[in-house]
Amino acid sequence: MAQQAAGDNAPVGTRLDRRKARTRQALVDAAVRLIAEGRGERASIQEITEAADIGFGSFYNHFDSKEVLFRTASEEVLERWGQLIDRACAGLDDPAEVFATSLRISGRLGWTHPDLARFLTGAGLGLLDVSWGLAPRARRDIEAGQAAGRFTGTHPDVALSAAAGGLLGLLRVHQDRPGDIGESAVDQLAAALLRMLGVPARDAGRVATRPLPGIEAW
Amino acid sequence: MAQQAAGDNAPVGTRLDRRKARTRQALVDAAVRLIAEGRGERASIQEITEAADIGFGSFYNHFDSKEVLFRTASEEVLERWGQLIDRACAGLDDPAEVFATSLRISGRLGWTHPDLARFLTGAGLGLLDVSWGLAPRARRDIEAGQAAGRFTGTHPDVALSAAAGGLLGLLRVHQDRPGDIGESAVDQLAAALLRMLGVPARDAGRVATRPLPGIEAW
DNA sequence: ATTATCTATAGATCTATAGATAATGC
DNA sequence: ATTATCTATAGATCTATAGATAATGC
Repeated sequence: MAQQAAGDNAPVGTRLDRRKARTRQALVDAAVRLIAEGRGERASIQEITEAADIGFGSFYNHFDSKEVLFRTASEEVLERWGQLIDRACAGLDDPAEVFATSLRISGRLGWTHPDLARFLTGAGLGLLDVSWGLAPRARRDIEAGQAAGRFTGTHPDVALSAAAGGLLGLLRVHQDRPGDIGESAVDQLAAALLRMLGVPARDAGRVATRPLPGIEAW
Repeated sequence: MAQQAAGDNAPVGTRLDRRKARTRQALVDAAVRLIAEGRGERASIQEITEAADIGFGSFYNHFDSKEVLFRTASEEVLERWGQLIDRACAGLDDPAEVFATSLRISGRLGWTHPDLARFLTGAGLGLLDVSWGLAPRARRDIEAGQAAGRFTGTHPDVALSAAAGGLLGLLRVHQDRPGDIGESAVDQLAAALLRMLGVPARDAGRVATRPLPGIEAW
């Protein structure tokens, strides 16, 4: 009943709540950085709290274990990624175009959102096992495209895994040799994956080079 | 000068040498099993030696650290995989057919060599970073196919990563729901990846359904 | 007064090695 | 006699918690 009556963007909760939230966020951010550096689950809690610049014992005010922290951090990042994609694909209804647009947006993360890109390459194919991020959306699009006869019947999970492999490979090459990967390389991958899914080559090339919606800030 | 003059398949070295080799092999086999179970680098040396059924201290007679053991174990398994593929592809010269055959052989590992298949899914995309196994061979085939004009110019490492993702996804689906993946699913993936690489659909379907050479025993 | 953070530490691992035991060589 | 394996353990981590300190609420 006693509802928060203040303005929408007023700071939420008490100052104590906000301090607590900051500490928690520092832990999540540190976990994301560690995953991006590829030292994911190997870091000790000591290293995590040092990276977050908080006292060692504060860790346990927020998370019961490393595993819980890393899982939470992944979910939060992937959820933001998913929403980025949803905004970019709003208004599209052809499953092939939604699939291609999602991939073209994600392939550009290397320069639009490098931290997110590094997180994704650090996380690897494990991304497919969770219910956040691109994976569930892409699976939905693949199944919709098959139901509509737009894609041929490769096993959806297999096709999804190939697409994820392609995306992660592209992001990795961009990290290692940025000069090798530009916009056209991303669009070529999108077209290649559409062909893999059964879209005729000419059609695939067209869908993968349509004007892209703008990518909103992080 | 004092060369081993005995017959080719005579036991090599002294009995002491062979005992040592057995202990080492037990460690390597245990490491392979642990990677296949997905507990790869997280296992302690204690767990490894228990899985290998050898005394704890014997570990250090053979390897300086867990990392060295796991790397060695990976190399040995991947080298055997690579040679399996080489034997299967002997005599083929069309890069597209070598690529497809390698993938079709590897996709059948789920039932021909389940232990190897589980190792591969446990290792994940990290397989692409080493110089053993399918990765260097597939990269060679992709580049040869592009040079011959058989494949279009997707970035070779990106295409390779997509192919690896597809193969690992297929092996994983087979482990989770064996009924979903049979020979035709493997061949469909091979055809799909050929289309991704730029081979016309009709041609891809043909190359991916040619008679396969027999798969030799492990 | 309440709540979160921080420092210090006990107890549980885990690694690496020393020394004892068992197997093989000669 | 030599070599590898095994058992036991010291020392180094690493986790989880207790108690002290600092910040905020009222």
